[in-house]
Amino acid sequence: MEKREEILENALELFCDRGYDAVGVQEIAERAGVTKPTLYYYFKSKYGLLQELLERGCAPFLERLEQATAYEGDLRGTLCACARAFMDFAKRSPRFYDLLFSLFHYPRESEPYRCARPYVLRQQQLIRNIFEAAAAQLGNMRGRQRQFGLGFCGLVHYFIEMKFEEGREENLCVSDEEIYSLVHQFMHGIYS
Amino acid sequence: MEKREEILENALELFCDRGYDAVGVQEIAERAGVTKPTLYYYFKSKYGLLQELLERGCAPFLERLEQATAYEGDLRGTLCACARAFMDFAKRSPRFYDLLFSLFHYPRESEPYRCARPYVLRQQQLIRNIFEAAAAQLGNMRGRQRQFGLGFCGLVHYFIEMKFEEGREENLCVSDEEIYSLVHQFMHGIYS
DNA sequence: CCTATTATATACCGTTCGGTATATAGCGTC
DNA sequence: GACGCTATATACCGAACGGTATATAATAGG
Repeated sequence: MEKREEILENALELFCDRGYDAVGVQEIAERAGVTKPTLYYYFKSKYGLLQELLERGCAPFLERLEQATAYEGDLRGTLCACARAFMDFAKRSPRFYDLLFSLFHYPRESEPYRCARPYVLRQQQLIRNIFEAAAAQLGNMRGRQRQFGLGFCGLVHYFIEMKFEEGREENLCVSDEEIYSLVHQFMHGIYS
Repeated sequence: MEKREEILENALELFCDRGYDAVGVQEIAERAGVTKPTLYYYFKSKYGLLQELLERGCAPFLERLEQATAYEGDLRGTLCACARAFMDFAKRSPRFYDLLFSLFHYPRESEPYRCARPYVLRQQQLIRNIFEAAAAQLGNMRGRQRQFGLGFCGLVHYFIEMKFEEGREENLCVSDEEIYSLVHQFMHGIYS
């Protein structure tokens, strides 16, 4: 039962470092201290391994993000809560965060993309829902909910990547002021 | 001599559709109507093929971008010219544009990333140079030249991706007004 | 204690991978 | 017309790929 976790951990590391296609199941198994049939016993294929890896890593975050998107009239506050959810996610599992978005940038016809796509799309959908909900009160977005949703996701993702590059781990601590500033910048851009 | 071009074209299509690792040289050669040794005669390895593909696709764009980055006191105009260069690049070679940035999002230790990296970094460097040059006159950027450069590249790239998704080809025509608006939004964000 | 289930390994499958040794066809040039 | 160069194909290499048939330890339940 513990071998299972070890396989997942090593797969994450290797996929993250060198890419899904470039890593063989052999190497994953070896690094986890097991043999190939053990890996195929737990996950029925290489793709199944990737699926479970993503499901495990995304599920808790998506739950939290769903809570954060509850809109009750305070757009700024809602966006701040979501940005915070993203930052915490990236801080807790930086390797996984890297992997997820790396896979999402694979070609559209590739296995890794198809696997990561639903999770990233779900994130985008949740963020978009905020603007859908806010559209009732704010009359000035004229069907641009999708654009705003994608824009916000893009901005947050870009912010996190910048933080990743600057300092490897310590800088991932993002203050409430930074988040507030980021959201403010986004909204200011929208309304101007 | 014409086979050479055909190999490059088919490699672009396949790498773009399914990813560098997932495509074998066999398939590239077949689709180009040649056999493997012919491919290896022109490009000495699969990696060499990728290198030439990127060099061919990037060189003209980088030259044009370098001209566009010439800063002579008009930051807004310079940024507009650069944005225009990016848009034209993406419009002329949408598949190549896709491939280049797909490769750039591969894992840092992977061959495809190492191959695409210098070209994307060169773009970022050129854009950054604008802010370096402008820093002399504009006193308020306090070493944030790099951040601004990356931010501008990210914004333009994001804008292009959005256009790609909306309408596949027709919407790639970007008006001067749209570009001006994009740059204005960027600068406004900076100064506020 | 026997049995069924879970968890693991040995040894192997056919296929495809990137890459090459070698032969040869066309084709100007001396 | 022999020579040398460019461009192509046939046939092959060892290695690694994803995946599996089968045997066996360990363990829990009756």
